[in-house]
Amino acid sequence: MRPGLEPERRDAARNRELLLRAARELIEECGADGLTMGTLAQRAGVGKGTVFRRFGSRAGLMMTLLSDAEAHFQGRFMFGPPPLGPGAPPLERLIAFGEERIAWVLEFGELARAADVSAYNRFDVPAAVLWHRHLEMLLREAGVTTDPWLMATSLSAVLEPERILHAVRVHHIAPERLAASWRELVSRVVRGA
Amino acid sequence: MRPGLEPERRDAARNRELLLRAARELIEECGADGLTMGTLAQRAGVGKGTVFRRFGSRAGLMMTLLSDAEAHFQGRFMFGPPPLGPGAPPLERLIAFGEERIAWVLEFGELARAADVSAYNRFDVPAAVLWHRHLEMLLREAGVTTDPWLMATSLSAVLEPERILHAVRVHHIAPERLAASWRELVSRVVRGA
DNA sequence: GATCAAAACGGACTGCGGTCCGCTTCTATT
DNA sequence: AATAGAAGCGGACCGCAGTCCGTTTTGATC
Repeated sequence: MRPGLEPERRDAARNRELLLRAARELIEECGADGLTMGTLAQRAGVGKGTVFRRFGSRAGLMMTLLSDAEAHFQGRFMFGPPPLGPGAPPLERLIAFGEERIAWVLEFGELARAADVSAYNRFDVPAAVLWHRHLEMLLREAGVTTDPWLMATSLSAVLEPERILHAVRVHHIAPERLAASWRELVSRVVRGA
Repeated sequence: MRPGLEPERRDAARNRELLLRAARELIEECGADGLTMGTLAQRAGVGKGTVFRRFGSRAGLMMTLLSDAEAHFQGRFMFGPPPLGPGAPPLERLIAFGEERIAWVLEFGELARAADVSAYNRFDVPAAVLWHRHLEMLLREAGVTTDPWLMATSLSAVLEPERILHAVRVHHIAPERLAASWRELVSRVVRGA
């Protein structure tokens, strides 16, 4: 989490733990949208400035809270067992990627939404870039030769947390139906190649 | 714009014109993101409460500013000449819809982003619902029988202003390349039917 | 023209994310 | 143990969207 060689000062480390613990508690109680930076500071017993020094912004805090789940997911599709991980045919990996991503969004989506940096560069956070590259690679392997980069962009758009949560929570679409639609979409994209 | 039968009071009408004029000026000068409700009130010479009474929220104001362009676009794909309007084969209409929508986003996208109600129901504003229904209808006509509703959702996701603007402004993707990718995507989706 | 209720007005106020800067606490060095 | 300066701290402060409510304007009725 902190890649730097120089160690963290003891008070800083203690405050970070305090803040993360308090943040998880607050999210448990009020949901991610109900967490405010002021309340968090108060609950953790530190000043508001400390919260922002640690995490930069509200979105940064949410990204930190997500990073475990994110790293786990990344590990699975990059190094884990097929069909999500390497070893399966690309179309099957694409299908598995979407299915797993939908499940992931249903579990962590609220946090993921809160972690979206408002502004343009929400698509340039490392995790999003990695997902995009992964999709692009699978498309290439599956024989999609016409602009796989943009095609990966389109597929990423389909899997956005905001849309998925909206479909499930507002329109009561069953997750399995989302997965089926994803299978259909990605099959047609690849088969047309 | 105001569908009610009961007419608007004179002062209210005058202030609305004042506000719309001032808003357009400010957006000209500072961009949509640079417009603040306080500045707008000041520029128009009214109180801040009046601004919110008129438009409900910042997003509501932006939607009002967009409504002309939106109505024009809607008229074109519903009643205008083919291939965008009725008369052409569905695949051609789908292709034309995406192409025109990309062009529309490049012209009005900043406003459209500012008009997005933060929260879940951004997809349930009338214009978004109409676009979605239109896509779904074209998909059905083109022979897509497996869950056209969700397929239309996916295609809508691909055309979101935020992504398109990001691709063009940050990654310097040429609009024509976006259009080509859309053609490819939608052709494959339909041909797989 | 006087009257009056409803509609609209305006600006002080709240709560939020985020910044700033003088003060405190740590740790490396001697 | 003394010291120095870097790292961290805290909370007053800012600008913003949005709310509230006492005051003013409007236009239908008489």
